[in-house]
Amino acid sequence: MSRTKARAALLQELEAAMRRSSAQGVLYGQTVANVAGIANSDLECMDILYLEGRVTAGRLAEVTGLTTGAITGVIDRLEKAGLVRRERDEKDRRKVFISVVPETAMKIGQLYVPMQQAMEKVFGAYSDEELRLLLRFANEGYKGVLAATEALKGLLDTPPEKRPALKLKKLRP
Amino acid sequence: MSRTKARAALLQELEAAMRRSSAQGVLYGQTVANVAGIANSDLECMDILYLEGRVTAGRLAEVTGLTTGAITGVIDRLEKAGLVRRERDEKDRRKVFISVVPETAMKIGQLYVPMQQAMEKVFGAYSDEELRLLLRFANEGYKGVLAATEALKGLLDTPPEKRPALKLKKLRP
DNA sequence: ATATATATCTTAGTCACTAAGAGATTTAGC
DNA sequence: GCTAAATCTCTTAGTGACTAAGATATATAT
Repeated sequence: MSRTKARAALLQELEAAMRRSSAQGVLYGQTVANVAGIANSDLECMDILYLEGRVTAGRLAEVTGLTTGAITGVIDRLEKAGLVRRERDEKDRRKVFISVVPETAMKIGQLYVPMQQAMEKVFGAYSDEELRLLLRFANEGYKGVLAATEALKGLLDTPPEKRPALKLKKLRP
Repeated sequence: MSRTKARAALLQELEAAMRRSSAQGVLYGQTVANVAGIANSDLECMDILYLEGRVTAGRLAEVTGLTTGAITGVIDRLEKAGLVRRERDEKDRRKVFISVVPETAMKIGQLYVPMQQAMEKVFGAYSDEELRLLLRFANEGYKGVLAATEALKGLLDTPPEKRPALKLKKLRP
């Protein structure tokens, strides 16, 4: 087998493996939501809140791609579950800040423990240098996928004759 | 900074980077579904059909975790869009095989081109040996996440006093 | 002071989903 | 063979999260 052919096979295998593991990652998240008894988007918002801290309802809509109406529903449910609190901004009383209730949200966090342990075990088998390679790849991969997403959205704005004949749907602006 | 502390920081950064790129991957998929004008689960089923070839409706339910009733809806929509065909098994007339219509499904495939190009570009910067490391990691990561998912589901079956106090919901059996 | 902009919420309607069970066919037990 | 149980898909009724559009409240600009 030629050198380049070996590489092509490697690339293909790599793509399949990444796809598989990525799909399983999504499934883990769905299982967390299921076990916690909350909707998928609700969990996504908890995630954002965890990463960004205190954010406004509008920001959640922006990041998740949901409408503000949908976000109202998300927050209602999370608030009822005691996972977050609404806090009106005293400076600008139109705004509503959402913040997690740490004591309750912690319980959700615990559902990620199996995942963290699994990852610790996997990472444990790699040297620092190897981990740096993985980190570089993860960062570059992120940028690549981000660019690809933009490119794909861009298809919608290209003249219709120039794109694959498909029933195309407008994305939310 | 101590050696182990450097590693801990590296691990944390790595986790964040993987999470970010994984999330963006999910977003790419959603965008594909959006642009194609089909539901997310519909696209997931197209994916499975692409990977496994001709499969039964029941198999789709199994793999996606949806009920058979939901799968009936998925197939109805995909069939109406001309993306798949229903074919009754002549050996066992209860079964319905679903197969993609290549000419139409190709158009969906094209929506993955931006992603493939982006990945080619990223992978291009790595040697064969580095790619093999990435492959090893992807495979081990998959196994790890799979195990974590099972462990998490397992929490549901452990005696209630022994698990985090959470409103737990039964998963579909 | 009035108009315009911004941030969240409300309402009505839609769509994919589940649970339960019906219909059609196959397999097993006698 | 014949009946009973099992298997596979589909149907039905009801639920819940979503969007679109506009209402409400507050802030900013002219």
